[in-house]
Amino acid sequence: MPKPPSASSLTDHLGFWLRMVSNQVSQAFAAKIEARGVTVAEWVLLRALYAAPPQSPSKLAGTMGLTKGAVTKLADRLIAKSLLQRRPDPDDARAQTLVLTPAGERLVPALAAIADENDRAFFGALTAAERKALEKTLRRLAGHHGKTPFPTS
Amino acid sequence: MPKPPSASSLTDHLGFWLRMVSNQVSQAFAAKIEARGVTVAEWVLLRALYAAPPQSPSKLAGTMGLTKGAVTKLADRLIAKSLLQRRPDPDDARAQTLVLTPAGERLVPALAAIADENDRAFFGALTAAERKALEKTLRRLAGHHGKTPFPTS
DNA sequence: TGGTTTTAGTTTCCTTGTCAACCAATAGGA
DNA sequence: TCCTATTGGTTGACAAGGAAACTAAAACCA
Repeated sequence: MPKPPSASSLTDHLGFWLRMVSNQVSQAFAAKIEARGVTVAEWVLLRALYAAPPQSPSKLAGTMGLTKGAVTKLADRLIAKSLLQRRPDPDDARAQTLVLTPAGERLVPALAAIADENDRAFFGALTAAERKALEKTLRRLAGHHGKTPFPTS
Repeated sequence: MPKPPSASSLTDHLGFWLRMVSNQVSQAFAAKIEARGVTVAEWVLLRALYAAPPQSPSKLAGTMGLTKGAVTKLADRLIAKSLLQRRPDPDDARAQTLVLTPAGERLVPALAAIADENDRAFFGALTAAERKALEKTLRRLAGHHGKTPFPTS
């Protein structure tokens, strides 16, 4: 007597493959930037602050999809690495503003190059048309659900 | 004088969108199965063991893309929930084998239904053709890089 | 103006994973 | 047959986030 077959397979779910590929990409990227002494989350924060006006932790939490607590800790780490600086807000004693240090500013382009490289290495296997289609689909999905702070189209 | 523009934007990277959408899907799924008392990782392990021969932790670590240590802890949790059982290997005193308990077996189909539902809710916005294309692309990427133990085509 | 409510950030605790050190037991080789 | 190397699994330290409690400073308001 066969087992009840009523369970769809893991690999039937798009979500499963999405998670798998996403993990692969992130892990590969993490490995590559590790030499520069930063993690993926740190890169995202640095990038968000690069060439942008100094921002408050809570604003960054919003755009990065993290909680305030997470940003506090992330900022602590980046400050410890001298890539970031906390600056008091003259108008509001509660508030503060995060700014890259010169070292931070200098680091971003290098990391961006690595990110480009990683993306190429990973998605290079696809044709240009496939890449375009994938991007379009992902942006659509991202926009549809979660409230992304990034332009999805 | 404008800032050096030499850094590509975060949203230029497919990897970025992949991570974003993947997180959305996983979080939504996690929320839905929370009521059943399991996490996403636990679901993956349960599913991997369902209707399959009992397997060793290291083998599962391989197929799930986790370390042995992670599987040990995951198994501990599932055992605490009476969904899983550790069984000594008669031929090798070091080895063991993991098997679902009856409760575990019973739970999987319910979770699978939720997973189906979640996938539909998420990817329902796409046309059938888009879904097919996405799946094909993801499987290709997964197969290309990481040594996936799952059939990628 | 004095009291209450919001808001900005931090801290604490919990979960989950990695990595590396470790313990046993088995396999292999002189 | 020992002695060494490998393998299976566990453990402990640490990293990274989320949730909720907490602190201090504004803002609102009667």
